[in-house]
This record gives sequence, C-alpha cells and structure tokens, in this order.
Amino acid sequence: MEESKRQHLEKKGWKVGTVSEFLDLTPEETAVMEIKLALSRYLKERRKQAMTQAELAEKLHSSQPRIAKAENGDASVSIELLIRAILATGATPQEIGKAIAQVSNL
Amino acid sequence: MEESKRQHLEKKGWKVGTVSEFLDLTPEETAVMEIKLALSRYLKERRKQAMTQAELAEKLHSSQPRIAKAENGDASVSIELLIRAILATGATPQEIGKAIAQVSNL
DNA sequence: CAATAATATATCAGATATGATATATTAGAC
DNA sequence: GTCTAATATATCATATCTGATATATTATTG
Repeated sequence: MEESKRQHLEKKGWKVGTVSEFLDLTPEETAVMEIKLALSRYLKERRKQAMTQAELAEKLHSSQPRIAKAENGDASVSIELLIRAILATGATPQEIGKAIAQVSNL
Repeated sequence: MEESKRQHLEKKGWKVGTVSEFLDLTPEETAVMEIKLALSRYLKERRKQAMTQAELAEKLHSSQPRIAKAENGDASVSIELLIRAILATGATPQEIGKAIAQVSNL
C-alpha cells in the first residue's frame, strides 16, 4: 500500500503493515473500519452543530480527550462509544442506521 | 420494575436493580440496549439461514459459545462483535444500518 | 428409546477499551 | 501580536470484552 496512507492510519492506532497489509484486509475487516470511520465523521458533524467536545463529554460521563479521539477515528474507540456519543447529540437509532447504511459496499 | 423482567435481564448479565432500576435508564442507555438486542436478533435470524454457530465462529476466528451469547443478547458481547458476526454471515453495511434503524424511538 | 449434533452456560487469563489527567497544539476574539 | 477557548495527543490504572475450554442442556435422527 501507499506509504503516506499507511502512516496516516498508523498514526490513529490502526495496526497496518506488520501482520496484515491494508490490501490484505478481508472485506469484513474493511467494512468494520469503514463503519467506524463513518460513525466518527457523523459524530463530529452532529456534535459541532450543537455543543463543544467538553460539553458532550460531560453528558456522556466521559472526557474531552476521548471525544476528540472518537471524532478522529482513533482505533482505541469502540463502536459502542461512538454510538453512545451520537445518541447523546440527540440522534435517533434511525439516523445512526442511516449513517451506517451509507458505507459503500466493496 | 416487574420482577420477572428484572430476572430475565440479569440472567443475561445486564446490571439492573442495584444502581439503576430499569425505569431509571436514560433514553440513550435504553437505545443502546435496544440496538444491541436488535443486532442480536438479526444475527440469529441470518446465521440460522446459512450455517451453524460453530461454522460462523470459525469464520470469525471466535468460538461457538461466544456466538451463542451474541445471539442471546448477553451483556458481555460488544456491538463490534455483533457487527463483525453479522458481516460474516454476508450482510452488507446497508442491511446492518436497516436493522439498527428499525429500533423504535422512545 | 439411544446416539449425536447443535446450542447454551460457566469460568478464566489475556487483550482491548475506558475515563482520568497532564499537557500540547490550534482557532478565534480582541 | 496576546489571551483564551477549543481540540488534540500522551500516558496510565481499572474495567470490560475477548477467545478458549470444559461441560451442560436441548434438538434431531435413527
């Protein structure tokens, strides 16, 4: 894979290169990554409209740094935290479903 | 809350009763629970069509008992594992999004 | 009924995600 | 430019999730 892309992903904590090169990811692994990234982007978009990272963190009983990581696609953030954060911005399960459904098939 | 319902949830590992009674759950907490349960049900439905729990477990590099728990809404199963399992049955992100979107609003 | 395949339940050590904290960087107002 | 609010990055101890294993229970088949 392209070196610049590899460094970009590794900076966010994604294990790329040593074991499984990007192009070696199974379609399922790729889909999970893309779902996480789609949720990250959707969270950032919604949160920015309504409040600051610190405010959302308080609602969630989390911390501002963790919201920053969630919004930046850091690998240490679970799908569950992303979903809880998006819900805390006032989104409905319908809207979350829509955001996931927008991930492109391989 | 109704005692029978409490016991039902506690059997699956959900912490109910001591700290937060069922009716005290915030709408967001309830939504996360319902999303997990919806994914559980959807996984069971899809997996049964196509293969055995043990077969899915192998595809996923997981174990049959973990699939059983995933399909039965056990609290120890993360949304990420549920999604990976559903993808391994051949579902698309679109279908997963649809399943989540079907969760009813409060 | 017995035999066997499929699921379910229990337990656990190791892995991953967590919130918290400290601090660096960037963006916006003045 | 300076000040300050907002975001980002790093580190860490604790909590949660993980696959593995053993075993129990429940279909299913003959």
